[in-house]
Amino acid sequence: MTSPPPHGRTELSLTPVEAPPQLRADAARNRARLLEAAARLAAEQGAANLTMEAVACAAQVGKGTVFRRFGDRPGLLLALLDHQEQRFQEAFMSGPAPLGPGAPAGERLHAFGPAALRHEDAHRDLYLAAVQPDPARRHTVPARLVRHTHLAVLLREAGTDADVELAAQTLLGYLDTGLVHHLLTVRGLPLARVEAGWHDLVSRMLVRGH
Amino acid sequence: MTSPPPHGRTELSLTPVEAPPQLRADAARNRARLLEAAARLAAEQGAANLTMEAVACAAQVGKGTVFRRFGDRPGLLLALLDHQEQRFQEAFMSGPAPLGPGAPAGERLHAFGPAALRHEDAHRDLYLAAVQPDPARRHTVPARLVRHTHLAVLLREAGTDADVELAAQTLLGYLDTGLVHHLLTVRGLPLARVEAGWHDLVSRMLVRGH
DNA sequence: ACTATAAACGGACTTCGGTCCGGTTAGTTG
DNA sequence: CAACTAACCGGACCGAAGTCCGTTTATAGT
Repeated sequence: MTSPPPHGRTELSLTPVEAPPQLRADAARNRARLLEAAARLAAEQGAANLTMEAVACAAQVGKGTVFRRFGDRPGLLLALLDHQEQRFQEAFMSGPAPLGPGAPAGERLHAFGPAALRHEDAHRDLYLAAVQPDPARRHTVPARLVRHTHLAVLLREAGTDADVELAAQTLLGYLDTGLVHHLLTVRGLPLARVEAGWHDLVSRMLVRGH
Repeated sequence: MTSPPPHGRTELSLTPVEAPPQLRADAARNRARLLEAAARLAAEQGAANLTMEAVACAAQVGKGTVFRRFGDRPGLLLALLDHQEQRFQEAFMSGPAPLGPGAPAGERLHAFGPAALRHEDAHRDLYLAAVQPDPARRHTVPARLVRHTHLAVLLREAGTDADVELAAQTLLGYLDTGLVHHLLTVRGLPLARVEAGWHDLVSRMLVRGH
């Protein structure tokens, strides 16, 4: 059994309401060094080949420190993605329409897919490397919850008569990083087709009284 | 780079057309012993806690033998599931209607969800433990391909005007073991609601000219 | 400043998945 | 039946994730 660290709580960031953990000065410095080292190594040799020990070593820090700060490997990768993820979240939560507020919910839903697709495409290897191996935890990642809530709100707002909870999961599943990667790379589908599939799926979710 | 073993090819079973690898006598004996030991250990202490070494040891066999035969841990777990999986495949490919042939494609699609849900529910821990950690390989598991093809055929037969390839992936995603487990266990949704969600989703996939 | 203490540190250690390779054996061929 | 070989076997070995615990240090309170 793993008990949570005494106070440092290993980065649950990215949930909307976030109390800054207020790290000790040295801890904050090491955290920054670790992220920088991780980013550099990931860029050099690919995120998939990143080892925790290499990061610790490159940051001139003990291995235990990495784990105390980030919990585990996915935790570190997620922290690396955090910045990008925040930019994407801002885009659909407070950015310009039709992705952001201002457009009708239906249009925002349609805009969400291509935006997410392109966003993840730009950081593919990092997103793929950050996937939780444990199927249970994959669905409790903060970033996923945010997207789920967003989609659920839009669906309700658009007046769907589907079960919003489940419909949002369906939409989220369609955008799953691993699935998209498989469709694009392994199966070789053009991006346009996957986007078209999204639009069709959204439309179907909004059809009423079938 | 991992090159495939000389002849024994580590179990790609469960693809419809299957050439029996024709193992040597001792190899076949050890394979059986390993599966039996694995099944016993999985039942005793949970599939999630199964270690390859423990299986090897319990089967009175070297560790290398386990890996040569099954490739890796997911491979072993998949082999353990193979029998159950085959029974399920028979049920929807040649069993009684409405799941099997005989009923109209639409009805068969509706029947598929609850059947899959209940089937995986009965072997939950094994299915969860057998999930490939690597997101790329998760989509190339033979059992998944079979289901995908089946759903695609039914969708086309039912005359959907959606992109069958993508629609089948969407349906498959809705039934994802990890997702369903999360919805049922973590979120606490009743099974009936998830089943209702399936029926709604299938209906939407079959709506025409929206 | 001084002290107390919660937090952080590092790196040895454990565990487990997966690989390697020298030795063994089933099955085939003459 | 002998010899040959392809497949098989075992277990030492390796790399990486994650844990543990004795030591150090930042900071708050006096």
